[in-house]
Amino acid sequence: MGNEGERDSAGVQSVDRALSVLKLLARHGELGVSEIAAELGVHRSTAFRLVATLENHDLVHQNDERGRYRLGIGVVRLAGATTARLDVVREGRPVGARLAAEVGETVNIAILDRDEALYLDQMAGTSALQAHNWTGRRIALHATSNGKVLLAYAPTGRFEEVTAGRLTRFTERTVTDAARLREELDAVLDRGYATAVDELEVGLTAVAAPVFGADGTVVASLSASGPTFRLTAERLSAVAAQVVAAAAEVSSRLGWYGRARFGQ
Amino acid sequence: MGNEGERDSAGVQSVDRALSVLKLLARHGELGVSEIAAELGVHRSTAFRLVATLENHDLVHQNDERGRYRLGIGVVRLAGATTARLDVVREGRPVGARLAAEVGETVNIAILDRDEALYLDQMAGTSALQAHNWTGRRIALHATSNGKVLLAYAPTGRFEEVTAGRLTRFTERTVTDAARLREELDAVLDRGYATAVDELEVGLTAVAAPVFGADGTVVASLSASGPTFRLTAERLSAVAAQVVAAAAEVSSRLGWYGRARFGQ
DNA sequence: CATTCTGGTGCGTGATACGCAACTGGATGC
DNA sequence: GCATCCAGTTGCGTATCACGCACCAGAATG
Repeated sequence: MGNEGERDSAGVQSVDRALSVLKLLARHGELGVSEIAAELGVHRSTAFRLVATLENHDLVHQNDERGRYRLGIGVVRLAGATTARLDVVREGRPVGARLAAEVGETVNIAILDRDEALYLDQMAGTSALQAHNWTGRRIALHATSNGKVLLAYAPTGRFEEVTAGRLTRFTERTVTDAARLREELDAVLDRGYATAVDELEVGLTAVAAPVFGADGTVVASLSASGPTFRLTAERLSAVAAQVVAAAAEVSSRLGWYGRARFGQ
Repeated sequence: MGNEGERDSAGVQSVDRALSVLKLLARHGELGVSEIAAELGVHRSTAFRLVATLENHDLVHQNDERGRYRLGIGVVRLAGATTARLDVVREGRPVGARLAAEVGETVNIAILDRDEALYLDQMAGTSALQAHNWTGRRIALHATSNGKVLLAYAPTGRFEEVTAGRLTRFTERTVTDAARLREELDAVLDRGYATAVDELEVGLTAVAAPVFGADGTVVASLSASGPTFRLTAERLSAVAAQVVAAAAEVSSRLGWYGRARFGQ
């Protein structure tokens, strides 16, 4: 069900299988040895040994003795080391935190990950009405402000890939028409920021702006998001300016000196 | 620095090596194939194939073509799936977010991970003066409020293990004496919460309370932290009560019905 | 209480992951 | 500007090692 065709993976067979186990657990949440074996198409004993090795490194964890397996905290440890080293997060965090305090809304940093937006870091605003923590989540590109920014500045061809399939409708206001989306993205390139009002969830509004790396390409997107009743149409443009400014500061910290250059 | 001797790891050799590569990268940040090979004690070609397989799954990433390797965003993806499934985080997040809004300080959820505290999730408060994001970080048990809670309620023997080595001094106020620490932990068990003032960083104060699982054991610790000038001595007890209440609510969501039972 | 799941474990064998050696291409030396 | 060195990368043959088999132990189902 719903698996992406990744038949290319070669490399070391057993390692490849072990990593597939991690992906399976990420997708299904909890699996038994037999289920894993079935999914991989190997013998149960093979699956067991793979899982046991993963468990030695705390990457998977067995609920109760002789129970099913799920991802372990070793994964969180690794991720902490990963994001700590990622330049975008390291430089973006203080700026994002300040922005969150200024506008009082939740700030997120997301990057382009294949055909989705991957949320790397989040700084909460002052509101009690707080959206969930999106860190580590992946969300479709056409329904969020971050996604629109990332897609607008993405390498040519990516847009066609994304719009090749059907665009999932999340709410009534989700943009599901490719032509309509293309127009929006052109507007994003023009203004330098993107918005999304009630497009992913009803009552959720967001503004996002691109973060440029030293080489001038867009490496991430910075957004502020909050409830629609607070991020009203008139306030949105003011917040957008702040988001753009914050994103520009992160960009300059990453060694970007130029001005936004379109169509490059 | 500070590596633990893990010679027990058996299982599937190549998988074991591949996972060791991930740990090495987490520790060193960036490594070349030859360095990895030297650390593992294998041939360069072997290390290369392991890394290549990891790269196929986005768990490592090569900077520029023919460059060094670092951890990849696949790790972040996995971690997102991991924490999303962890009961403590799932149940703790809404409660923690509300607490963060109420007290206006940063809220963290941490668990006991070997001999350190592992920070799983963070909900930022209203202040612009915001501590770093600690998610995924591991910190010594004796210098933070979360660590004290986790150590106080830890299985017997853990205290001796931790105090067997020397307790690292972070600031002037860090508790580095084992007897002094034992007293504090007893007080923690007595009051039901722990504090740490200027013990990890000067100017950083925190309060933490235990989260109980359905079986009555402590599964996590919930803390509120902020600048010492704002979390003054008189305010601290009030905040402590709120933290304790929040932690208790998370506990009940996890299926814990009893009252705190000491020395169980 | 038989049956049938489950996770877990020795063991022999053949697939496979390993080390070797050679290739490539950038950096350094002189 | 050529030689040298060291980096990451690749084909190949072989010995290792990871695999599947058979089997064990406990839980759940009937």
